[in-house]
Amino acid sequence: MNDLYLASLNPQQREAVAHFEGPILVLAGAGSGKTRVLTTRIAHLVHERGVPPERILAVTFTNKAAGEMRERVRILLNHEPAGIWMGTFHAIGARLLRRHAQLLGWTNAFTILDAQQSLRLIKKVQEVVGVDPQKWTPNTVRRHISTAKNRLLSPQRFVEAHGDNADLLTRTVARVYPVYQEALKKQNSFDFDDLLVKPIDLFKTFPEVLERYRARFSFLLVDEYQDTNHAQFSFVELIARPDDNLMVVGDDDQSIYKFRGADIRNILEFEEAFPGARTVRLEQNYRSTSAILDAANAVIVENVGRKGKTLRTDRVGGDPLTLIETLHEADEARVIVEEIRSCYQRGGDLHNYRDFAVLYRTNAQSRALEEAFRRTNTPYQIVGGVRFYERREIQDTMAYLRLISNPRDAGAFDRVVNYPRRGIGAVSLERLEAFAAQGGMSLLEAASRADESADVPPAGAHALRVFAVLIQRFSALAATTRVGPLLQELVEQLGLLGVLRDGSPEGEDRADNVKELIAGALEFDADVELEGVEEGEMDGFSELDLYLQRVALVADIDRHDPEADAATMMTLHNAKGLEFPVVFIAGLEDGLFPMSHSYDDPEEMEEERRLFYVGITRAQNKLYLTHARQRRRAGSIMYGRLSPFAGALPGRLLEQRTSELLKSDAFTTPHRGRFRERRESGFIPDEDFEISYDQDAPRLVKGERVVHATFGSGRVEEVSGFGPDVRVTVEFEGVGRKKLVARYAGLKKDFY
DNA sequence: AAGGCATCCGTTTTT
DNA sequence: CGGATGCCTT
Repeated sequence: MNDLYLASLNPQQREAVAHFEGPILVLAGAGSGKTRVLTTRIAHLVHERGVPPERILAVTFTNKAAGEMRERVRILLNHEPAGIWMGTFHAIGARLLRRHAQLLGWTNAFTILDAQQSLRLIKKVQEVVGVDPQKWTPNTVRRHISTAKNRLLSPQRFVEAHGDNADLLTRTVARVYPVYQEALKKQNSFDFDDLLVKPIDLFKTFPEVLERYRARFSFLLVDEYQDTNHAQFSFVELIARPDDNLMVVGDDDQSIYKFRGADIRNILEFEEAFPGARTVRLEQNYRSTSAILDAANAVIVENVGRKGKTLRTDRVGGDPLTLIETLHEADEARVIVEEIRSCYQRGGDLHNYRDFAVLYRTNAQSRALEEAFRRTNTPYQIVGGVRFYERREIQDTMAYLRLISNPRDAGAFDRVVNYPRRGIGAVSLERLEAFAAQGGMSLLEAASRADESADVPPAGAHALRVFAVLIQRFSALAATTRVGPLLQELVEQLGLLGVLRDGSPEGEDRADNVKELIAGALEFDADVELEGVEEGEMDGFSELDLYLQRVALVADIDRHDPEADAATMMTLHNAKGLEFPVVFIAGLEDGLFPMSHSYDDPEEMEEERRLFYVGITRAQNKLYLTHARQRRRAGSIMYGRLSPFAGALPGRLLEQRTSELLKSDAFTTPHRGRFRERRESGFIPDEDFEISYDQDAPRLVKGERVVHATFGSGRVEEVSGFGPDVRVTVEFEGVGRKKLVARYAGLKKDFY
């Protein structure tokens, strides 16, 4: 290992890298080289301190980050760091469960259910326990169960604590949760949250297992610590004690996953949880110009609950930020694509489409953008949205593999027993289920013996038997065949491609997706062949299981190809950890970003602001912000004013522009804005320049004077609901009190 | 049993 | 607007 590596670090980075034993918190600002610190410290531990790689456990936020980290450590050390465990919490949890699931009553061929699959199961359980899915949407119930799991509340304890809760929803969840968990076990399945919760159960129930891993993992490193939840905290704590050789790296200003249980207190109170912890701040930014960083600092300083940190850069100056007003989402998309194309054609440093990213708050915004890219033949890739593995045809095909691997997977059975059509209908299935329950068999076993049941109709019984034999034959084949050829053979025998090709272009797309799935499986085989499998990664389960696990745990962002010469579109959440020379943040409208919900809760508003901060700090050289006057959302047109977040940006850093469409004759007088001030393009040097809001739009607060087209002038008495459902009660002069849906009421500000 | 049509619903964000 | 669900028909 090259000894110069320490000299190339700044003093704070060096301090973190050289840290040996005991707890340490690295507060790493955006672009401050934290990945470098993590990888260099691992190499340092191995090379300088003589720590065997297998004594190190490193937790990353994505699988991709784990892969990159492994590669960089390999380069630093000049050899493969064999035996080191690197991965997401979920991947590491799955790996532990593959080894020890038997102790908990599962087998190591367990299935991992994604959110959709667990939703289906919850729906089924609700029907069984008599909880009306109309009244209590399975999604709500699932969210509450997930929250409970992330707080390590077992079904038993949940029932004890909440079985007689005053809140009806909580009581309802208490009825579903235990049955759901039973059903998971019966099907030899875990949901996502179980991958965190069950290893903790394992450690608590079997202290000797915990001791084994404590002894093995002498050094822990956790990245993106600001986004860990309570279960993850407990997991880390269990393994780290009593030596506390724990390095956590994170940035409280980039905590954006509260909705998924992340608890920012984990990072804010690290020193209390691990007394004697050293704290290192990385505030030197190596990514962005000072124009971009000054904007980011100006935004984040408005938050109160933070450790406090100010990023510095040597890249003084840089292009101002460009704020562009557009008419609607199609106009916004066109402006963005044109800007990218003209930068690209101008050449210079920006030769590649991969230098551009468009970030947005919600996936729905990708649609208009995608159209604009398509129309102009501009290369693009979208991260997220409709996930590849969640597409119907992919789920159907995967369900076969799941059933082949785990014959007890009832969800997979239901999904494919009559796909493609085999003439097995609702009646046959209902009777089959009774037959299985009565004999204590899995559905697949019952299907193979369906002719023994007096109730299952003969035609159905025959078809069920044929189906069961098919699965059994493939189960046998799986023992000797790699995943790729197995899948190929399966698709071939079922004639799936033919079934999907119904003559429509969409059918062709679906067939292509299945072909892509096969290609991915073949690639998986090649990877396994080439790299081998990590020591211990396989013990006792099959390559098919490993494949299914990898697929279950891939995140959208793992599929992002940074090499492809295409502009990237994704949500701000997915952009965390990435950087691009040029970044667009689209949809900077009040109600969309920040989301209107967040007005109810100051903490949520701070989280939205952190999300904006994350977006700004992705940009290296140039940042564009765009907003649209009107936008179609959920079918209806919403009128949005500029996001208040833009108001925090210092005017000296801003250049304002208007789209060509807005400048054209039809819009020289803004359609709603008698009093609207319009600024033409040009750099505005005024330090305290304020962004012009649409002054006709009333602020819907109690006491506000408003005008209605029919009812005339009035005064706001009450505001309720949020988002598109905001309702407002107005006392109109001479007309009386009216309750109106704000979206349709067309209320204007009353200036008199 | 299977396909077609009406209705409802929803939008944050995701491992 | 588009997807998902459920009822209705054949």
